[in-house]
Amino acid sequence: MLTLPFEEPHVMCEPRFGANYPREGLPESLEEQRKHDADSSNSDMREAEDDISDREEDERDGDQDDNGLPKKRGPRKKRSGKPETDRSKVRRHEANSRERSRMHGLNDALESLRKVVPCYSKTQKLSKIETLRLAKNYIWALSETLSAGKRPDLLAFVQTLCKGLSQPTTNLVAGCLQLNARNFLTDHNGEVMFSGKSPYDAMYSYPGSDVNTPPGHSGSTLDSSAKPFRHYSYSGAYEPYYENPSPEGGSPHFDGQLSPPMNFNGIFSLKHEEPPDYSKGSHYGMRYCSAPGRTALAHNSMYRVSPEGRFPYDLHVRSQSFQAQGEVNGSFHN
DNA sequence: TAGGCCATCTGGTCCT
DNA sequence: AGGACCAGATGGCCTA
Repeated sequence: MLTLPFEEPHVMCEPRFGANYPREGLPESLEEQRKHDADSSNSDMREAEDDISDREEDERDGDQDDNGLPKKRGPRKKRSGKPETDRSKVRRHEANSRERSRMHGLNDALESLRKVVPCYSKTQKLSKIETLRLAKNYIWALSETLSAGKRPDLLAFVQTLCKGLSQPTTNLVAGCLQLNARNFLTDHNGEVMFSGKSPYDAMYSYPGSDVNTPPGHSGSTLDSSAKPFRHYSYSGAYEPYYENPSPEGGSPHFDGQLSPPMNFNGIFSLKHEEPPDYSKGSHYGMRYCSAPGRTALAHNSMYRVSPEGRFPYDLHVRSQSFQAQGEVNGSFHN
C-alpha cells in the first residue's frame, strides 16, 4: 500500500530556474560571466552576493577552529597556494548556478508536496520541515485508515496528522479543521467529547441534510464566510475547479487553500485537483487502489468500489459529493 | 531583539 | 574532469 513511486515530471524534468544560467559557451572571463548574469533575473542580488562573498572570503582566510585547524566547510575560500584563476571562478559560478537550480527544483517538489497535504495555503505556507512532517503523518493516517477498513475516527486522524508537528503548525491544522465548537464538548478532564451524536455524526452530518446529497444540491451550504480559504474536494461549488486540470491555473483568483486531498467518511479523494502529473494517466488513489482484479474504475470517476467489492469504503464518483464529506473537507480550511 | 526560516555560497565527497 | 549531492556557514527577512 502506498508504495508506488510518485512521479513529478513537471518538477523534476523541467529545469525552470537553471535554464537561464549559461551551461555552454561560457564567457571568457568572470566579468563577462557577471555581465551575462546581469541579463538574467536576480542578477543584481547575485552580483552583490558575489561581491560580499569575495569580501568575506578575504576576511575569513585566517579562520581556524578550536584546534587551530581550518574549518572543513562553509563559505570560506581555501587559497591553497596558487591564486584562483578566472577559469576556476567561472567554474565556481557555474557550480553555484547549478546548485541554485537544484535547490529550486527541490523547492518546487516541496511546493507540489504542500499542495497535496492538508491545509495548503498560498498565503500561509507550511515550512519545509513541517511540510515533510505533515506529509509523513498524512500518509500514515491514510494508511491506517485503509488498514482499519472502517470509517476513520476524525480525532484519531487529526491526532495522527499532528504528531510531531510544531505548535504553530498544529494550531494551523486545527484551524484548518475548523472543529466546530458546537460539535464538541470538553469534559471535566479536558478531554474532547462530542455532544450527543457520535463523533462521526457530529462532524459529518448536517441538520436536515441527506448525507448522500451533494452539498450543491441540498440547499445547505457550508459556512465558508468565516475563513478565506477555499473548500475543496467535493462540493458542487468546486466543480469549476475540477475542470481546470492544473493546480496552478485552477484558481487564478483564489489566494487561499487549494487542495488538501482529504476526505474522511469513506470517500478518499486523495486528489481533488488534477495536477499535470496525473491528469494524463492515473490518479493518486487509482494508483493505490486499482489493484489487479479490481473493478475497473469508470472514466472520470474518483473511485467507485461497491460495498461488495474488496475495498471497505464506498468510493464515489468525484462529482457525487457528500454533504458530510464537505463538512470534513471544509474543516480543513481555516 | 532573539529566534525561525530561507536562499545562497561554498568546499568536500561520490559517481560517471 | 566534471556534475550531482550534501552539509556547513552566512546574511536577509519576518514575527513574536
